Order: sequence, then structure tokens, then C-alpha cells
Amino acid sequence: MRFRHMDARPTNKELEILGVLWRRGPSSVREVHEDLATKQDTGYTTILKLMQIMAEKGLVSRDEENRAHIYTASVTEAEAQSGLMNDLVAKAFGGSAHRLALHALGSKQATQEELDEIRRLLDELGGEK
Amino acid sequence: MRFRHMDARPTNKELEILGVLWRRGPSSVREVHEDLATKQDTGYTTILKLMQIMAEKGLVSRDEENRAHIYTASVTEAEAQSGLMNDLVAKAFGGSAHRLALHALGSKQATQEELDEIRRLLDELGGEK
DNA sequence: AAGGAAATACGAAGAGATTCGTATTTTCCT
DNA sequence: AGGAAAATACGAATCTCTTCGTATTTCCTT
Repeated sequence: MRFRHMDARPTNKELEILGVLWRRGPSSVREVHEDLATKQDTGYTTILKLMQIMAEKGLVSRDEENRAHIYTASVTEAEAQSGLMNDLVAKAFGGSAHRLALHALGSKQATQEELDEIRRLLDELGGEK
Repeated sequence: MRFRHMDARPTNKELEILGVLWRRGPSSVREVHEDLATKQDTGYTTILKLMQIMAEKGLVSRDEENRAHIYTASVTEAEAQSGLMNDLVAKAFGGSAHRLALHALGSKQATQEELDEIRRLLDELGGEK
């Protein structure tokens, strides 16, 4: 079996676009553009071009049935997150994901829920207290 | 007071060079180049150029006293890690560092020590079980 | 003081990401 | 059918990062 997206490492703009697709589901360029327009001010053709490139790269797939092509993320959010995280871990944390976790926990304030969830995960991961 | 390095977001190559400086301490271009040469094969002048640019950016400072200038990292490893981590959190984890932590914990296998350390930190962070 | 080795300075090229203007195609409405 | 509106296709410019070749400077040795 071949894993096509183990190396999903979208760029910044690509990530923004994927974000819209993850949130809205399959969308046209116009929809993505309008969605992003509330926070950004990138030209329509810029988004179009990016999405075309993303299709070439396999980050999204597109349905050309209708005039307005519909794009669908072909990478899940979790996959993208893993890819980017592993990248960072390799480049800046000496390959230790847990060192990154430690850093992440140290920064900012946590929600009680989040802390609980982390504790739960920690318990699953083994090693008793 | 002005914080010059709150935005330390070194690029890949810069990170490699910083890695050498963090490990070896203040070094000349030659030393950095030779250190990296064991794993890479980047030309001497490439490293030189990069280090010059890093000096302009303020990522390193340099002592021009002697013929061979000596470069010193002006960003700590922890600062760089924070900067890069925050970047990733903002771009791919909806701003939640803890969501990133969760992901990081989930991937790969952990050392018992690491898990213990995380538990310890978690306890400090508050919220009882 | 002259030569040469070792260092820095500089400019420019190549690759990838982002941007957008313009041309072309498609569709629908009257 | 004719034309406007909406969409895609395409090419090119810009920016950043990385790369390196060549020119220049500095310093040591004889």
C-alpha cells in the first residue's frame, strides 16, 4: 500500500485555503475566495491559481463537471498537522516530538478540558505515575 | 524596552547554522562550515553569505576584531523554538498550543523520562486530576 | 616589500511561493 | 444567435531563500 500524503506539507497560503475546505467542505474558487476575503484581501485569480497548483500537487482534487469547478481537500487536517509538526520537530527539536510537547504545554494558558485530555492521553500512553 | 527577537523565525538553513553555534558556541564561518560539512555539502561562500545575512537580520552578532570574524547566536535555542512553534500553532492548530501538544504526544513513542517530565509539568500547570 | 593563502564582500542566478493582469472559454439570457 | 457575465487558463512579475562564482581585502611568511 502506498501512502500518498505522508508528506503533506502545505505552504502558508495553501494552509489557509485548506482551512476553508476543511471547514466548509467541497467548494468552488469563488466560495473560498469570498470566505477568505473577510480576513484577507487577496485577488480572486490569486486564489484560483493557488488552488490550481494545489490540485497539481495533489493537495486537493477537483470536480470539473460543472462550469465552476469544485475543489475538495484530499489531505485531512490531521495529516497536514502531522506533516507540519514532524517537520518542525525534525528541524528545531532534535527529532523529539515530546520535547515539542513540553514546550507547547509550557506556553500560554490551558483550558481545564485540554489539560484533562492531555492527562488522559498520557495515561493511555503508559508508564504509571 | 525593545525586544528584538520576539519574532525569531529562522529559516531552515539558518536553523542549521544556529544549531552549530548553539552547540559549539561562538565560531568562525570556517568552523561552522566544517561542522556542517560532515552532514551537508554546501559551499563555503554559501555559509558565509547566510551568516552575513543572519547578522543583518540580527539572528547572530559578529566580532570583527580579527581577520576571521566570530559569530555568536543572538537568539537562544528556546527563543527560536518558541517562535517557530507559535508560528505553527497559529497557522495550523487554530491558535491552540495545547492542541499541538496533544498531537505531539500522540505521535511517536515516548521515553519514560519524557512522560514523567510532562506529567510533572502538567501538575504544575494546575487543575487537579 | 612581495607573494600567496585565507577571509570577506558582492552580485547574480535558480527555485519555490505568491501575486495579479489579461486572454480565453463557458454558460445563460433575451 | 449575440453578448454580457462568470469562470478558467496562462504567463509573467515579485519576493524570499539558497547557492555560488568572482573580486577584493587582510595578514603572514620569506
